Parts: sequence; structure tokens; C-alpha cells
Amino acid sequence: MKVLKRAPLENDPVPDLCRACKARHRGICGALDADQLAELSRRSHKQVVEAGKTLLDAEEPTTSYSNILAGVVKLSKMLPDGRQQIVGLQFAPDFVGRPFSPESSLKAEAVTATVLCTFPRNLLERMIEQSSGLEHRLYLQALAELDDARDLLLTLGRKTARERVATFLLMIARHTPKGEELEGEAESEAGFDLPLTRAEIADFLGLTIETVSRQLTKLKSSGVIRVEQNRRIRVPDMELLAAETGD
Amino acid sequence: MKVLKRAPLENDPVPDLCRACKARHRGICGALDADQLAELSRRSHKQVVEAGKTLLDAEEPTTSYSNILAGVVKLSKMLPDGRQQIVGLQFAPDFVGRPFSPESSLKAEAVTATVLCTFPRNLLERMIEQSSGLEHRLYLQALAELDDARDLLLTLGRKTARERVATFLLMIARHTPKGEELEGEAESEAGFDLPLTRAEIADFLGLTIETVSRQLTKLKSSGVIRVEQNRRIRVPDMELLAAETGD
DNA sequence: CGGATCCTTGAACCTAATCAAGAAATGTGG
DNA sequence: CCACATTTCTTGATTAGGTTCAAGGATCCG
Repeated sequence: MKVLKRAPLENDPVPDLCRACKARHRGICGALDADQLAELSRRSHKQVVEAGKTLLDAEEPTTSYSNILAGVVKLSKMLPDGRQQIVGLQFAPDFVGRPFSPESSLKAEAVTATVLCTFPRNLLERMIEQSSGLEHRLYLQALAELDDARDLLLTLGRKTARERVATFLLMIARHTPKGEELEGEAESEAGFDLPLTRAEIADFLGLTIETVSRQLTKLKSSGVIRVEQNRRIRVPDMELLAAETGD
Repeated sequence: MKVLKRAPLENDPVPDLCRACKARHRGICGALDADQLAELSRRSHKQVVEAGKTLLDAEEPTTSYSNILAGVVKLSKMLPDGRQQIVGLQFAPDFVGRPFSPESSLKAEAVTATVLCTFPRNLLERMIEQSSGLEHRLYLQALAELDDARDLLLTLGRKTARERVATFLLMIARHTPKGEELEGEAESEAGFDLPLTRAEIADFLGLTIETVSRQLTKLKSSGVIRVEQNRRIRVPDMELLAAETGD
């Protein structure tokens, strides 16, 4: 974890740190004016964390929040006996943290190398009080996360293993920005890298690692996907994949 | 669905409708000043809806929002082939509706006879813009719903049938206000009525009706609960039930 | 009292989990 | 760059928890 940039000069209207930032317009910072942005950036730091790094831990008091600038973060819950469930995945420019609660009930962990913009908890909570636009953005993200969580509930409660895996692949495909896609021989073909291991996919879908592997193999045999080097997926026809999701 | 009360006089500081209302302080209305409360109540109506009534339908444009004053509301999603999953249960004084989205992706349905305070969509959205406190309350409720949804994700993804049923019973017990409880012969004993049918419990827990029934029977044989008249549950020792939930 | 709905129980089946082994990919140090 | 260790993934055989199919019993309501 190394700090890449420091705070900008005080009278800089749009801080350097924020200028090329993904969260600057699409994320919560889009709600801030130049002064607020300057203050936030003065006490923020951009950091790159390696895969596996824990950002927030259940039962640990939270001292900071972050915006994701690149990479993928998983939110998970665990039972006392070790059974684990991933309850959410977050991508840029999502906000990571649980405002108005001294501690999180979740563990937040980077699943890939991830770039974060991190700032202290009390600063954000103070800015929320000053800027209703900021709270509005946070509210909208919470509503989006609620929709995601409820979609996943339907998946876990009612879909077959095959449908779950197809649903997951489609979700990742949709989170892969056009242009970052792999180049397909066929023009219409979509391709992407899975950010998660098989074990993580299993924890996300409420399955075992073996079942995930078998279903990927079967989707491959059915011609719905091709799998290259374990993590690289190609989808010749997105409609075909969508038809496997059950919805 | 019958209207019970009409709007109060314009210069009434605290409207009649709101005076004895559960949502007045604990719900979102707690964020409103007397003027705002008067305006909201002028365009609200209190209604009693019977069990089974649909409040909001997926894919239908939303025209109104409600506060729950009494009763239980279920939020559900359905796959094209009819498989169904309940993704949330709401109790008084919860707010029902999805602000900032022209339509809901969920169906909201009364599971018991329910008392609602209903008001038009555009009014609420206008008041949100005026009152940051109102949006703050809505945000807090969304965060609470997100926590609930994620707890349920862990249940659906990783718990056994027995643990799921125990988890559900404990959740209902905790939502049964002290005093509304049934009188136990033993003082320490808790008791409550299940608001849901076996079929609804199954839809909530991602199980079948038969499995729910069997697990209730087994919890009964184990002495963890007693079941009277199908819907009435008694829990001699809450700790014993909590020990069955897996967490 | 009769009909409908809701709930329970049993038997057979099936999907996904578990147990087990080996193959592929990744990373490390020489 | 290769040999080796480690982690990740796949595949097979078996098991088990929950579903499906089927029937009968409670409970509720007019």
C-alpha cells in the first residue's frame, strides 16, 4: 500500500488528485463544489492495494472510507463455523463504507489490485451535514446496492447452479467497460477476464467450487462460452448467455 | 380499501391524522416540521388494506408511496417461469416505495391486513428536495434494508433448511413488539403469530412449502418451539432458538 | 355442514455437496 | 530459463439434503 499523490495547493480550484478521477463526476464527488472537493482531496490519499487486502472488517470500528478508482472489491459475511457468502461486488466509481454506523457488519476486501481514494470517516460525515447533494449521491448508491442485493437474493433463492453461473458471467460482462474488452476475432464477440477465483465465484453464488467448475465446463460444451486460461471468458453471442440466466 | 380519515384544517399545527401515528416520530415523518407535516397529511390518506392487496407492482409506474402504520408487507421478485422469491419484509413504521425511480423492480404486497398512510409520488419527491432531513431518514431506512437483504443473502446462500427456518422464526420474534406478545404460562416464554403462510415462508427462505413444514415439525420435536393452530408459535427459550440459526 | 385453502407426512428422485485424485496454471529460486 | 512448489482448477464417484409427486388431515369460512 503506497501513497501516490499528496494534497494539492490550497487555492487550486480542482485538485490534481481529482482531475482525472473516475469518481469525480460519476461517483459521490460529483456532488461537491470546488471548495469541498479541495478540502476532501487535501485529506484524501490515492493508494494502490494488492489483491486480498482487507479494507473494512466486520466488528472493527471504521475509521476511513474510500472511493474505488479501479479494481473490484468484494463485501462478504461469515458464519461462526466459517461458511462464507459474498453479499456484494463493487466497482469504480463506487463508494466503500457504511456511513452513520460506527462499525460495518461486513468485511470489504480487494479481489484484484485496486486503486482507492481514501479519506477519514469524520470528514465525510461532516461534509454530509453541509452538503445535501453528497448525501443524495450516497442515497442513490445505497438504492443501487439494494437492487443488486435483491437481484442476488432471487439468484440464490430460486436459480439452478447453471443459471447462477450464467447470471454471474453476464453481470461481469456488463461491468466490463467497452474498449477494455478483449479483442474478438468475430466482431460481435464479447470477452472479459473474471476478477474472481472459482472459490470466490462459489462464495458469491452460494455454491461449491466444484459445482462452479462443472457448470462452466457445461456452458463451454454447450457453446455458450469459451474459456481460455481459466480466467479469460469469451461470449460469442450475449443473447445466448442471457437466455441461460433464467430471467 | 376504505379511506378512514380526511385532511385536517389548514392551520392545525399537528394534523389529526399524524397525532397518534407510528411513523410520526420513528418513521420518515419524524424529519418534518409542522408545516411540512400539514402539507403531507393534507394530501395523504390512511387506509386499511386486506391481506393479499398489491401496493406496488414490478414494471408498473409508481404513482404513490406509503408508510406502514400496522401490518406486514412483503417485497418479492419473480422469474418469467413463475419461480418467486421474497426479498424483504417490512413492518411499521417502514416507508414503502422506491424514490427516484419511475417504476419499482419489485412487487409490494400486504401479507396481513395492513394500515397505510399513502401520499402521491410527486409530493414526496418535492418535499425531499426541500428537506434534507427527510432524505436523511429515507437513506437510513435504505441502509437498514440493505443490512436486512445482506443478512438474508447469507441465509439463502449458506444455511441449511433447519437454520433458515430458525432464522426466520427469530426474525419474526424480534419484530413482535413486547406486550403484543402472547401470554406464556412460563414467564420467560415468548410467543407470536406468524404473519406468513408456509408458502410465503418458503418463498422467503428459498425453500419449498414441504421443507418448511418438515423443519417446523423437527424444531417442535426437538423442543425448540411449540406450534399451536399452525400460525401460533411459542418459544420456551429464545437462546435455544438462536442456537439453531447457525450464527 | 360443505368446500376451499392450508398444512403435514411419506416415498421416490435429483441436484448439488462431499470426498478424492490428478491436471493445469502460477510463482519462486537457482 | 528451467525445475520445483504451491495454488487453482477440473473431473470422477459417492452421498445427502431438499425437491417433487402424491395423498390425507386440519383449519377456516361461508
